[in-house]
Amino acid sequence: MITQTPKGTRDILPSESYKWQFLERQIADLCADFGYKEIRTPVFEHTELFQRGVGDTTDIVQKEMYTFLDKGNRSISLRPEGTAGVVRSYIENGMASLPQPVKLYYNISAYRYEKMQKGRYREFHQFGVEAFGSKGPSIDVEIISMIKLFFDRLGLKNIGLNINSIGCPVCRKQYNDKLKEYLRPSLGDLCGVCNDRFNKNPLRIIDCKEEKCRKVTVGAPSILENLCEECKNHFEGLKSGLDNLGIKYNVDKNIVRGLDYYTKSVFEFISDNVGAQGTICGGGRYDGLVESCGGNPTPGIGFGLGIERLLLEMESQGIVIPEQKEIEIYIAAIGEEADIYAQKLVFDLRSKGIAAEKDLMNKSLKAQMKYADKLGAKYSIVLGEDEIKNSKATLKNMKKSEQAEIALDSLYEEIINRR
RNA sequence: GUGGAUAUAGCUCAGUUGGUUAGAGCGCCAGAUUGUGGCUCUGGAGGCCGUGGGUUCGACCCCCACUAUUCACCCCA
Repeated sequence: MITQTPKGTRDILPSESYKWQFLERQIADLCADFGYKEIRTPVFEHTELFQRGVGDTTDIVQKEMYTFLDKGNRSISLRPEGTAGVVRSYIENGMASLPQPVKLYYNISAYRYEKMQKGRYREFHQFGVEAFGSKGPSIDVEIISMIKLFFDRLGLKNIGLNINSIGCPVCRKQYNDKLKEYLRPSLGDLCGVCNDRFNKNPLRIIDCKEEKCRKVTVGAPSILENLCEECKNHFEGLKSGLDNLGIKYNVDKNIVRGLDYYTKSVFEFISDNVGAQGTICGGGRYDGLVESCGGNPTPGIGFGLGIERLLLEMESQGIVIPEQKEIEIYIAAIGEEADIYAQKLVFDLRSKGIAAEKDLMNKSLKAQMKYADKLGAKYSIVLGEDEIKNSKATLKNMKKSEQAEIALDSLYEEIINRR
C-alpha cells in the first residue's frame, strides 16, 4: 500500500513534533555547556566503513544493514549507528591536528532491518557524542555525567546506570584464553550460537540469556578480575570519578555491548518502563577504532541515546513537554473589505513577531470565534465596517472574557503591554 | 530468524446462535432569529468491516492463505 509507511518507520506529526524540537533544544544546550560541537555526516556511507568500524561479526552488520549498490556499482549502506561515520570524518578531515580532545555530538536517524517491537524501529533516532584524543578516565566520567545531567534536566527519575570494563586487546586476549579453557569441557552444554561465539568472541557467551549457557558460565572467570594493570587503574579512576560527582552506578560484569569496537569502559542507562528495550542509552570507550579505520592510533569514547525510547520513558513518567508558542491574537473579519484589512493587520503583527491568525475559510463570525478558541488564541478582535471607519475595535481576552476598546493602530502596543 | 495476539469511521471501541439500510463516543463541518468562542441541543459528512479465496440460500461474524499491526525471544538505541 502506498498510503502506509514502510515497516518500522513512522510519521512524526505536529502532535508529537514539538516534543522532538524540545529535545533538540535541550540537547544543543547540554552540549554547549559541555563543550561539544555538532557534526553532521551523511545518512549513507561505503559499506566497508561499517564492516570495519562496527565489526564484521556483529548482528548489525551481518543481518541488519540496509545495503544496496548505487548506479556506479558501489556498495552503499544506510548508517546503522552514528560512531563509524564520525570516526571516518575525524580521519578524513585531519581532526587529529585540531586542539585535543575533539568533542563532537550528533542528532541523527539511523537504520537497522530488525523485527519491530516496542521502542525498536527500523528508522530510529539517536543523540550521540564522540570524544577523541583523551585516554584517561576523566573524559569517561565527563561523558557519563553529561547523560546524567541530561536526564536530571528533563526531570527523569530512576534511570539505572550500569558500568563495566571489558579490557584492552592485551588483557582481553589473555582473558579470552582463560575463559575458553574454562568453557572447553562444557562446550556441548552451550547453545548453538554460543558454540559459534566460542571462537569468534567468547566474551559474549557470558552475556547469553539461554538457561543452559548461564548454568555453565556461573563460575566462569570474570573479565573484571583479569584486567591488566592499566585497565584496572582506568576502571578505578572511572569509579572514583563518578563517586566524586555523586553519581550512583552499579557494576554489572555482564555488560558486553554488541558492537565489536568497545574497549575498557562500557556503560548503559536502563529503565524498566520501556518494555523489553530498556536500554535508553549505551556507550563506551573505543581506543582501537580510529586506527582500525585507517587513522593514527587515537583513543575515543562515546555513547548513543535512543530518542524514541527516551520519549517513551518520559511519557511513562508523566513528564509534560511545553508546546509551541500559542496564537496571541485572532482577527475575525466580517465582509470583504474587513478581510483585506485583516490580512494587512495580521501580516504587520507577524512581521513584529506576534503570532496572529485570520480566517482563511470564509467562515461566519461565530465559526471564526470558535476557531479562535480551538487555536488557543489569547486575544481576539472583530473587524467590521464600523471598526475600520473609526479605527477602533474591541480587544477581547479569550480566557477571562474581558473586553477593552482600543485604537487599531496601537494594536501591537496593546498586546505587548498585556503580556 | 522463532513464537503469541490483533485487524470495523480520522481516533477509541460496540456489533446478538451467521439474517435484510453496520452503530456509539470523541474529533471534523453546519445550524439553534440577522456582529462574539467554551456548556447544551439539532443536523451533516465520513466505512470495499485489512486483502484474496472458501463454506452457506445468506458472512463483519465460521475456515484457509496473504498482508499489516503489536508483544515477547534474539539483538540493540
